[in-house]
Amino acid sequence: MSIATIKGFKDILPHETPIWQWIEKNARDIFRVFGFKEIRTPLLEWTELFTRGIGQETDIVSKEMYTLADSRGRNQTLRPEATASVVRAYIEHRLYLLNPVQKLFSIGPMFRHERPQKGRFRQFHQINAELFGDPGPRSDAELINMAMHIFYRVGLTDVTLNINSLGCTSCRSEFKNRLRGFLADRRDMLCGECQRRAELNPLRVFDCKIDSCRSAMTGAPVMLDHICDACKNHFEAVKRHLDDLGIKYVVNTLLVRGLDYYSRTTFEIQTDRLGAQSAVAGGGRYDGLISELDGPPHSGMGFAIGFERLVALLEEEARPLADNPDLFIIALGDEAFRKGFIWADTLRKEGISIEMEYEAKGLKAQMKRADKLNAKRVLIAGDDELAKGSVVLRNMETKAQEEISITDLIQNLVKNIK
RNA sequence: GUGGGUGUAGCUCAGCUGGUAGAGCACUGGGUUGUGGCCUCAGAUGCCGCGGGUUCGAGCCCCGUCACUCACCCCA
Repeated sequence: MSIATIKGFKDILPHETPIWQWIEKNARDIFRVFGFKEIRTPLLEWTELFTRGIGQETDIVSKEMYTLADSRGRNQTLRPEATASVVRAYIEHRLYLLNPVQKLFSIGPMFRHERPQKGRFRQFHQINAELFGDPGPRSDAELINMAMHIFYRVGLTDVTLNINSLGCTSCRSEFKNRLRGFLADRRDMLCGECQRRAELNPLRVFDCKIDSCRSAMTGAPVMLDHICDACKNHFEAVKRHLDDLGIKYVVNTLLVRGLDYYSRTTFEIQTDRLGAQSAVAGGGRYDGLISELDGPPHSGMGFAIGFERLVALLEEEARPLADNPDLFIIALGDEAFRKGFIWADTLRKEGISIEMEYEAKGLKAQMKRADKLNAKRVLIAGDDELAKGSVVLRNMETKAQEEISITDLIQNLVKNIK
């Protein structure tokens, strides 16, 4: 084999695209009923958008971005996530002047230079939603609800919604200090990585799976117990609204999430069927992000669904999505072949899907092909029939055959098939 | 970046203690002259990941290398 795909990049093959289209159609349907409009942003952005938006210290920015220099040496980056780009567009085009509340969705590829493994690729796709301009807990609940709608719509019910609150910038920094104090006493119990985290971003220590770190964390202060009253009230209201909507959730105080911009509500939709990857979707509120990127002081909230992960979960359930031709035209003889080729074209213009051989073959071979392609009907046109001015239409399922005159063949077929 | 596993026909894999490659599925063509699925017969298909070494001889042993994959980290 000579040239193959780049590591972590995947072809989505013809037998896979139907489920991708099906998922996308369902997601669009949900977005429509929730009033979310599509936005499509470029795949390439100035690197600074992500370093400022996502945060210099995050894994994404510090080691996973595909960055290249333009001809003048300025850095541009293939987007590792969608939110920063959508926020940029909201600010750049002053969408908030039209209506401060903007509900946007976007579907497309993201790029992160990580080591690939099950459910994780260097180019992967996300279904993304952002809700700008509303700070209240009702929008949190609605956005989470909408994500769950998409899962339910495609038939996935064995996923778990985890929610947490990270507090606002002020109560979070207060909590971080408290946590640093706690960790300082146990420094020697922590792994090297966590010792570094303890200073830079102590919240991450909660994520560590190493036993010694976990036991070091027993008795650690819990974020939720230390957020300010405003944040606490907000979180309680979010939960209440979710309850009203009948959405089941687990409060997971360890749910931290790796992007710096989150504030207050964060959530993750998890599964245990994806190897080491537990998240199929994740998101949260990011009230400081828009102003951080030089926009108005509006709040925001968003989520991303991992397209490949969703596909993988649905494929385990073997969902057949047949895409079979309406009619297979079998031609026997030169004249019949010539006519059949023209009929095929005419019928396709009527929106009927037609399959036909490109080269003359025996009846049996063509029947086999028609069967293999799962054609619903077969039109048998031999020079014999043509001489009589008729052709045979066979229903492959019932095996019923009828003769049709070729004078009004097309209208007959259109009526018969549509 | 670090570890484990695997690389043989389009796919899933077998290949005994080294003797120059096999199965099932898929594919192509037959089994009545113009009727599919089942059955049956026949056929095509491989630089056995790549490079080097040991050997009379390597898919099998040794060294290296690459790729894929899973996991760590983190996330969708």
